[in-house]
Amino acid sequence: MNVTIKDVAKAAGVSVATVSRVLNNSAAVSASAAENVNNAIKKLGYSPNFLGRNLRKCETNIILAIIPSTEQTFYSEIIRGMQNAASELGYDILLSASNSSRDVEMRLLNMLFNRIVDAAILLGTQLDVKTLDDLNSQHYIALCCERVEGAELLTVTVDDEGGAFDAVKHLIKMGHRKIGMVSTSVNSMSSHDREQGYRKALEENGIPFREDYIYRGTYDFIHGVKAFEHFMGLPEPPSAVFCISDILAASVVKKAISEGYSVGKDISVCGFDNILLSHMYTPGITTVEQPCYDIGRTVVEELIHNINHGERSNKAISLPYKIIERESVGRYK
Amino acid sequence: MNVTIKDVAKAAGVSVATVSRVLNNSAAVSASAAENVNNAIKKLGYSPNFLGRNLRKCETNIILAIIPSTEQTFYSEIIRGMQNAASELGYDILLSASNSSRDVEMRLLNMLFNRIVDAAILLGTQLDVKTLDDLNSQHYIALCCERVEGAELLTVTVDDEGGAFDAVKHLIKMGHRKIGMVSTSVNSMSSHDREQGYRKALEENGIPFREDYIYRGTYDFIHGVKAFEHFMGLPEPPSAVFCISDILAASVVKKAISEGYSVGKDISVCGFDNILLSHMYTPGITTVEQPCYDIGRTVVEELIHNINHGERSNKAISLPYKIIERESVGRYK
DNA sequence: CTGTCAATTGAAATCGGTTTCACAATATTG
DNA sequence: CAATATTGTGAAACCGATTTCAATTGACAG
Repeated sequence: MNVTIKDVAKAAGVSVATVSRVLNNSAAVSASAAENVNNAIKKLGYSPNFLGRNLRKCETNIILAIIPSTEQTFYSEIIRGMQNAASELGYDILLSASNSSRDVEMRLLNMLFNRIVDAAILLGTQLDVKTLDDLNSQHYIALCCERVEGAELLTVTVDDEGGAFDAVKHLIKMGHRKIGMVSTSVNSMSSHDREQGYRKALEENGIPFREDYIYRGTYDFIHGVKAFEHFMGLPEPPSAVFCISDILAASVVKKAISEGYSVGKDISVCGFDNILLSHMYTPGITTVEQPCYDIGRTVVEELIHNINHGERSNKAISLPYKIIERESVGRYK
Repeated sequence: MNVTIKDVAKAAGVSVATVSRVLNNSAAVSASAAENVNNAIKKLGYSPNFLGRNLRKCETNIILAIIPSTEQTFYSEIIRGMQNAASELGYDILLSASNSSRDVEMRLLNMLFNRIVDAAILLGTQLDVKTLDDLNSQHYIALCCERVEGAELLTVTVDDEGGAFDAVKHLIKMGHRKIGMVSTSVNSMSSHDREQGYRKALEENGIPFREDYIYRGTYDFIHGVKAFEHFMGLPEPPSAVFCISDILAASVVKKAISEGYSVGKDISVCGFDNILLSHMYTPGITTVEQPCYDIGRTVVEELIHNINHGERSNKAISLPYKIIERESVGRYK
């Protein structure tokens, strides 16, 4: 039913080996033979079956990117970066969502074992250090956006600590000294690193750290609301809030407005990520921009470099951020 | 280097055929042989190479979903629906972004020809009717969210016309009679159908259609701003605006606020989709909810049904919507 | 004790490609 | 002109699984 390389060979009057050589430019073929083959291919509408090819070559030129959720627009630019880098290097990127489930993640990683894909990139993972290290010793994998403490594998992130440090320094420069932070209690190194940056900025400016100025929830929208309620319930509420993500920042802003505050005047709010939302929001949300496109490009380039050189590098690359000033942060009065 | 079925067979003291039978439960195997095989599999850490299996079976149990852009959170729930339905039926969903490029789309669809995937779902496409029909006659494909006029293939969408009709009827019920619409000039049947709904609702209520009350741009955020400027420049500006998407609605709202309008009082704005943003925005945006999860489930279930029955149905399924009332729409005064 | 049948089993074919290897034909060199 | 190198080619092995087919075994009926 389906036209195979054999049919092409027969139609062109050559052997399958010659057809394969034409297909892959892998060896010299006489001009006349090549022409016959190309004509036959065109006439029969042949396209090679990748399963056969890949089975023999033991490679698929596909990289699987596993994202925790497709709900986050944040991943969008990263994926675009990945796709562009991959396509330049002859690879395709396929995506799948783990919904932050360890089981789904493992099922997807099975595609590595099954040789359906050549490598995998995890944008956030539920797996532990040991599992990751084992995986990394057998396959090509990389982490992107979220590092895992102690795991020795290729990891590309933004400079989380630096970004938070500069964001909080910016708030301080704007005159704020009572600065709250909305973080998470989930097991996430980016949260942890951003908290570190927050603390360092306070410390460097002689502002004592206060445990009640830090609210820990999840990444869910609702936790911005809760954080705001928590802060405003304090005897001495903060005048500025640094949030671990733009979603949480937007949530804090929304709650503040609905409580009658003027955001950027009565209270300042700073986010992290610079997703589309923070630009679209009213007021625009001051935030720390991640170099998403570059993060995506970098992780794919490094990974393919590893594949091509049979290396298993454990580089940890952190890329530079940029503070984006909008209306949600104002001078302290 | 890699452990294959042969290694397992040798270790278990049986033939590869028997190992295969154990692996697939495809035929009776004696209890002792099965045990030997299972022990060998465990001991060697064997997992079958899908390329070999799939080559022989001519199937991969993978469905490719091609989305125009990963930027739209809108697709998120649809994809979750797809994944759940697929996993229940023994399939996996892989995603890829076409970035609305015809060429990328075709390159991805090559995975169908190459037998890397069993079927493809297009969430919006740049392909024309003929290409789609040709494709559909050779492979299992489906459209999701965006129908293509004249193309005869499995298509699952929300009831676009009905949703728009009811949304505009809602605005009319709130007392509005000067109702603008933000649509697109791009080749999109969902835009077209929603425009039809808008016109029908006007007609049914004896409100004459005015060409200057319809603004056509793209899906880009910026076009909400431009639409608002256009409407407010009219001698008789609308008191309510129905937008083809929540992104555009948010953009109109943002611009209106920055111009000093009170949204929900001075002007009402209604969106379409019910993405997370419309809930997070201040004010919350009234919108038409799409049954995203069900759309995803349905298209996958129908597609797999087709695969299993060797059918090539050309059903066009449109699922029910729901009006979500929030603060961005108020009574006309 | 022989014949029949069902349950197990392995050898070999198969899926659709790529690659090795041997060989013939031609080109180059001293 | 002989010796050697280069080019072009097809037969066959191979990748790792599934599946067909025929053979072996043991149980059971007559």
